[in-house]
Formats: sequence, structure tokens, C-alpha cells
Amino acid sequence: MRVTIADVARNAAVSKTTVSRVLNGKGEVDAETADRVRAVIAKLGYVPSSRAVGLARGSNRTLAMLVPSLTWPWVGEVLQGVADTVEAAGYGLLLFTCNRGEDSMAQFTSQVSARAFDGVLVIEPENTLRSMAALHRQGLPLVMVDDRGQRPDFPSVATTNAEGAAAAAAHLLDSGRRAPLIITGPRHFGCVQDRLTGFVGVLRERGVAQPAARVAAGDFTVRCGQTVIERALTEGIPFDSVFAHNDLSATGALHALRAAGRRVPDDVAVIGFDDIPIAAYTEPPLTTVRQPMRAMGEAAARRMIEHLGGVTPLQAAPTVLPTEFVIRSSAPG
Amino acid sequence: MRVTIADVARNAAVSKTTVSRVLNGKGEVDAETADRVRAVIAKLGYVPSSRAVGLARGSNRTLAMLVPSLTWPWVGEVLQGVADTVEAAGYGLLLFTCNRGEDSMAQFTSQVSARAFDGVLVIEPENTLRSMAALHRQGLPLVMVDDRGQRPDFPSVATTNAEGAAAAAAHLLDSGRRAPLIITGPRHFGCVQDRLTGFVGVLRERGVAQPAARVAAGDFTVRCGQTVIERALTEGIPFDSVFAHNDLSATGALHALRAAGRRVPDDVAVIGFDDIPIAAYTEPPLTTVRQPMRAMGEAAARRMIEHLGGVTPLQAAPTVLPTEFVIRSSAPG
DNA sequence: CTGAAAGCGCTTACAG
DNA sequence: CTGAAAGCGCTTACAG
Repeated sequence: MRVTIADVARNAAVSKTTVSRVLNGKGEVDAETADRVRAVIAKLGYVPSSRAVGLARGSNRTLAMLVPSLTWPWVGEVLQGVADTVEAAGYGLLLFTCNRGEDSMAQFTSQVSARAFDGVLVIEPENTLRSMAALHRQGLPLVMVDDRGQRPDFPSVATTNAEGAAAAAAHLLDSGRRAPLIITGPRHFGCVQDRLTGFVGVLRERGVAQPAARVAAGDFTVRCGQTVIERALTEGIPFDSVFAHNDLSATGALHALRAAGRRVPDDVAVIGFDDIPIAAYTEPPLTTVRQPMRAMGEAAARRMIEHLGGVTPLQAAPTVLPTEFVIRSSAPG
Repeated sequence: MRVTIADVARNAAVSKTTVSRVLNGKGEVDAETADRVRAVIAKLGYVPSSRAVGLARGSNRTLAMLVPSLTWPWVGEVLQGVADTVEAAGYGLLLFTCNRGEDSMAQFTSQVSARAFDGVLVIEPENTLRSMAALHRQGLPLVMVDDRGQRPDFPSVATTNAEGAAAAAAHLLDSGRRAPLIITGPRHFGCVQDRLTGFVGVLRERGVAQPAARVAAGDFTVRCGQTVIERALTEGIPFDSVFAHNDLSATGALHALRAAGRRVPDDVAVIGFDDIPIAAYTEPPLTTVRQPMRAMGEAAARRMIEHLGGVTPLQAAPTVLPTEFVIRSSAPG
């Protein structure tokens, strides 16, 4: 059968208490006794049952990560940052996605009640901010990787959306563009508002107007990027550049422009947002506002782990990591 | 404090045993008693502690998923299929990546000993087949999503690599190409051998030779696709088409061809493998051999869950899901 | 149909 | 420095 702490105790001729002490390094144990116990542990290949430890301690060094979907490049990058940090700290990572909507959330909430994990890192699934906040109020340690610019009143990690968009605007103006077409993300996202404000703000400062006709509502998909460009072309809306609120829609824009015979960047310059891995390999490679996705995941995990370690109380103030402007051929300098 | 089964029992004026019975639907319970217990459970908002249940039952309805990296599109798709299936079955999903090499594997193995999960689904991290096999022999329920064509002697889910590659070859020949350049994946992967055999087999059948000079070793990265094409062009190796062993390297090939002024598909037709989401948005869109990634993840999860449910013994025979040939403009019909 | 008691495998006061 | 015992919150024979 399975080797238990009792087996180790018996073999080492000590009590389970002593074994537990050398296991956890708590309390004084005679050096020789400890060595003997360690030898037995090695010989028997003993590993404490995580279930038993969890029950006894009331915590199991496990974090949950809740994400809307796993097939978005952005999410994969953040998740990798989280996984690296969590694993390095010796924590487990329980993954939850929300593909089944209400059902999924109910299941997740019930796992919270079941105390299946010590804390949760979340990339907010659509319309769950309220339930997240509720869970947080009920005492669940929570850190949000805020891709929506929600500025929730619980801990979060975000990026400088307005500044990043401002850099994009300045770059376009500096290279002589005067009529950018903006493809936004979903309008109710805070990050979309921020990117809009940051971008248009620079234009206004420099005396360039941004008519509403050149601000098109997208939804962060490749498809929407195509559609917006096709429509603008059909309607004859004049534009000499595109600022898409993410790289996926920028990719769609590149496609539609090419299909319509517009050259990038000669006729139209294109800038995206995120710098997902494929951004360097679109045709032409995409100038974009890099979000430090990996680092955001790492920061979220680190805050949570430090909190659980008792070092740092979890404060609501967001950790804001800076964007970085990446120039490639779709909008050269 | 936390509501426990004892609280429910007291409030419903029954024993913990009875509460447990209505919770798990095992054993006969008087209908009225059961209703009363359920009412109390609802009123108190009681949810059983997963830690306690796990310890008592010796299993916690949790699966582990071990992956090499989370930032490859292929992995994201498979993982989504796994997550959907696992969640729908009410299981938890513990995620492990292997970014820290040996250390990671040691940690994973120790989690196995700790009985932190009931079974594991794995996309094999480099060079771990041996340890996986060992864990499986020691009784760990294991299903591998076999992207390497390893044909291990434990349960796995794979795809028809040879047939898929054969379809690609037939398509190129049918459209008049006679000199394909092959960009392989790592040579020691079984899937690479299979794709090579399947592809070259069709060529041979139709009397077309495939000289070694037109078989270049790649490593599944975008970069390798670029490098191979650049080198072939420099060395003056003649080719009228490219068969890349995955979409990422095909993307690199498209890039290098364009940079060199070769038109796709007019001068060179390009076919990839996988059909990751961006394949439809490369320039031009990529003709490719689709792997049913989502379905592979789902199948792996389903086999594991059925096994754990006691329905099906886990057999070594691989589940093989068919590839599908997807024609887009990089190699039209 | 129902309950008392043992057991799952640890940790942690408490006592010495 | 060390150990006996209680406790974590469930499930499961066993007995009635």
C-alpha cells in the first residue's frame, strides 16, 4: 500500500509528530534524529498526501486561474507567466474556463465554497465582475489580470492603455499621417475607452480632428478588422492609417486592405495593440503597442503568493505595468 | 465559521451519515428526511469541503494536464478541448507546464506521489516519454495526446499523420507541382517520419523523385521556415512548392518567399500542417492539413473520465482521429 | 431507513 | 527535544 507518515515514524522509531516536524522544518528536532528520519523518508520514497496535508492545514498551496478562453494568444501568454511563477513557488494551478457560461460560473463558485484552492487569479470572463467582487468580499483572495480596464476595487494587474495608444498616435502623426481610422474593441471595456482617449488626446493636442466616422466599433476578432475596413472602403471614408485596438483585428485589417489593393504601409499604415507572437509575422509585420502579457501574469501570481505567504496584504491598488511601442514595417518610423 | 456536515446534521436532526447519503445519493433514505436535509443544505449554503471528501474517498475528481508550453497555438486548442470536457464532467483540472525542465518534472512526479490528482493527460514535454511510461506502470492513469507519433505502449490519442501528408502530396501533384521542398519538424519525432513517409510515398507512386536536397530539417518554429527557404534560395535549389510540417514553419516560409520576391502560389505553392487559427489569415491564407486539436483534447479527457468512472478500462490502443485537408489560396486546387 | 464509530493521513496545541 | 491525543471534515462498513 501507500507509504504514510506512520510507516516513516515506525521505521525511524519516532512519533508521527517528529516526522511531521522534520518534514516541515518547524520546532526543534535533534540533528541526529532528523537525519535518521530523513534517511527513512528517502528509503521509503515517502511523499506526504496532499489531500491529508490540505485537510489538516486548511490550505493546499493551490491557486485557481479563471480565464474566458484558452485559444486567444493573449490569454496563453498571460497564463504562461502565471504558470511559471506558480510552479516555481511550489503551488498547484487549477484551471477554470467559462465556456459553458452560467453553469461554468456556478461550478466555479461552488469550488470556492468547497475551498478547493487558496486564492484565484482571474482574467475576467464576460459579465462576471460582479460575482468576482462578491467572492472577494466574502474573503476569497483574488487578483485580476485586468484586460478590460475595469479598475475594480480589488487587487489587479493592468497596463498603461492610454499611454500606449498615445504613443501610437504620436508615431502616426510624426510619420505624416493625418487621418487614422480607429477599430475599437467592445465599447464597454475600460481599456477601449482608455485607448481611445489616449489616442485622440494626442491628435487633439496637435490640432488633428478625429471625426466619428473614422471610429469603428470592433470586438477584438480578426473578422471585425476585415469588416470595418471593407465597409470604410465601400463607403468611401478617407483614411491614411489604422489604429486597431488589438493585433487580431489589425490582422483582419491588413487582410482587407490587401484584398482591396491598398498597400501597407505606402497607402495605409497599420498599428495594432498587444504584440502577440504572430504580430511579427503578419504581412507586413505589425507595428504595435506591446502589452507585457507574460509579466502581467507573473505579477498577478506573485502578488497572490506573497499575500498567501503572509508577507503582503492584498491591496486594491492596481499594479500597472508599462506598454512598449514596437515599430515594424506596417507603420515604419 | 465554515458550515460543515455536522452543522447540517444538527439542523436537520439526523446523523452525519444520513446527510452524507443524501449528498451522494447512495443508500436508501426516507424521502421526507431527504427533503428536510436538502432544505437545510440550501438554507445554510453548505458545500462539502473538497479536501475532506478527497481524503475520505481517496480521490478528488481532479485531472492533471501536463504540457510543454502554453504559448503554442496547437497546445491552446488541445487544452481548450480538455478543459471543456473535464469541466462538463465536474472534474477539476490541474495544470503543469515544464518550463523549468528537470525541476518541473521532479515537482510533477512528486505531485503524483502526493496523489494530488486521479489521472493525468499529457502532451509530452521533450524527453519525458520514459518517465511518463514509468508513472503509468506504477499505476497512474495516463492518456497522452500524441503530437509526436511516439506510439507509446500506454493510452494515447493521435491523428493520421501519414494520410494527411499524403493528401498534401496528391494535391500538389494534381495542381501540376513536381518539385516540392519539405520543411520537416524535429527528425526524431514519429509524426515527422509519418508525414515524410506519407508525402514521399505518394510522390514515388506517381513517379516523382524527392531528392534529399529538397528535404530540410526544421524544428516547428516560424524562424526555421524562414531560414530553410532563404538557404534554398541562396543555394539555388529549384522548387515549385513547399510542404511544411506545421503551420508555424509554413508561415516563416511564406515570409521568406515574399521577402525574396517569389509569388505564392504563382511561383511557389505552400502547404502547412495543423490548421491553427491564424492559418486562415496568413498572406496568402494557408492550405493546410487540419489536425482536430480540440477533438483530440476532448477524446483524451473523455477516455480518462470514462476510465475513472469505472466504465472503460484504459487500453493502450491509440485513438486515432482523422486529419482533414483544407484548401486555401497558398496552394489552390 | 438510520446512526455510532472507525478511518482517511496529516498538523498542532499541550504536556513533559 | 519528543510524544500522545485531538482535530481537520468527510465516507463507509457494520449493526440495528
